[in-house]
Amino acid sequence: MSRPVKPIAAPATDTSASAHDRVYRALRARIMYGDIAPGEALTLRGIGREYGVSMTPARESLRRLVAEGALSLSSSGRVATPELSNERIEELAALRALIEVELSSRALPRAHMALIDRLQTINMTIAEKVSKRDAVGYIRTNLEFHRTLYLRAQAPAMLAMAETVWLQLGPTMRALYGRLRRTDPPQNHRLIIAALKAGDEPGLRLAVRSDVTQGLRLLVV
Amino acid sequence: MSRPVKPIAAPATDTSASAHDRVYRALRARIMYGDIAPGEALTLRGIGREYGVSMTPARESLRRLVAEGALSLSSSGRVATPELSNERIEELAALRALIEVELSSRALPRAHMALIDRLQTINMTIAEKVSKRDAVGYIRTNLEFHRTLYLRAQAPAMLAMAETVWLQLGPTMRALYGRLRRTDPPQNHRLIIAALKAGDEPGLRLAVRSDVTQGLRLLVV
DNA sequence: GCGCCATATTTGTGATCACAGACATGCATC
DNA sequence: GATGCATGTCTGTGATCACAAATATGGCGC
Repeated sequence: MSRPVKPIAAPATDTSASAHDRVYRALRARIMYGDIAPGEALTLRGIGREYGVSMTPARESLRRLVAEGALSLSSSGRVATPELSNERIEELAALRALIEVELSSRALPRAHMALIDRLQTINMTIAEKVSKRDAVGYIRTNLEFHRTLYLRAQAPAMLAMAETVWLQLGPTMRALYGRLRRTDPPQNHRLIIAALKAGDEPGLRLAVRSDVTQGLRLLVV
Repeated sequence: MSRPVKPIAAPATDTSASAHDRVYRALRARIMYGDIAPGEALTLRGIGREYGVSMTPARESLRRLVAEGALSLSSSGRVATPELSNERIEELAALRALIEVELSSRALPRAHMALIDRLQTINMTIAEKVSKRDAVGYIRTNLEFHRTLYLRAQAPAMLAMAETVWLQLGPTMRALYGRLRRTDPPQNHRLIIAALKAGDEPGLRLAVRSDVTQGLRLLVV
């Protein structure tokens, strides 16, 4: 089959229009949520075999991920998930702080009670993942918390930028949360919710900045 | 020829290792410097013919540019340079302000006299381009001014992020500087240089923010 | 003259192939 | 037994082809 029928209203999590997009989305999720260890190598034919496509869509999805910084292109074409230096981690953490503080600030005036409820629900799921020591689930749910909040900012370009940073940090975050001993509940998330309820913008900015920065600080040796 | 010999030390502006990279770089420069009007369509076979390559490298370079937000992928695969909405322009301008203020702040402690001299030289070139009403030259030299400053920040991830934003704004900036009546010298650039000389961080942050924001503000109707 | 439908051309998608480097394995030699 | 080299397999790159959808074109009927 060369081109599958285009779904009118894609289920947004299921089959997509094109093969390379399906492969891209699958790999992107695996990388962002830390399912792939830093330094792991990927081959075109391997990806193709794994997802039942030929080399062409595999190549396109890998190249797209390289363009977004999710994968690093070693000398002579080999691609692998990058092993970030401490300086780069610090940079990416600073970018997260800059962009996400702005996003939360823009979301604040639009944050209704329904949003806060949803954030609290997600928070409970996070606590559950933490207690189960499910690293991938933790990362995914944690990012879902942030994405849910930032979606209210109505700033798609900024959100895309933030997600690109998440993507670059994905393989490294896995290593971080493996190193994280204590099974602490998301304290900063509760500060974020409290600031949202109170309409306290400076408090919100501070809480988001702390939440984004503190985790990554552990990683810098 | 299927793979050209790999240059030991590439001249950084000339032939690159792979064909798709050469095409990518050429298109990227054209887009970033406003050489392509918003809404202009690009075809795979057209790009291939123009650069003397087959469809495969053309497709990869286009897809990479789409991944970076430089091109928009219309319904059913057609790619064209995007026509940005006012909201999106405002977002991208805010991103420029956030990231570039941070970059300049990080560059400040490392800014020696040689750097300031180079910035002043670039500034004279900018004035020349302005007087010649050379829009593409103006945009390129203006971005060179910013890049030269930010390179001193030693923050490659942040700089890459900033360049991605420039890329997205490229086709629109062309429209902006076409609309710009007055042939003014770069006033904010002189404020930036003065702040650098004085080691005045708050002044530098303010000057960069103004320089980045004011131009784009013209564009929002 | 104007609108509509059938056809022709263009365009993106994905598969396959040939080729050249890169890497690993193993053999022969000292 | 260790080292150096040759061979063999793997991997990315780029070209070409077949196919289907979308767009453009032209002719027909009213």
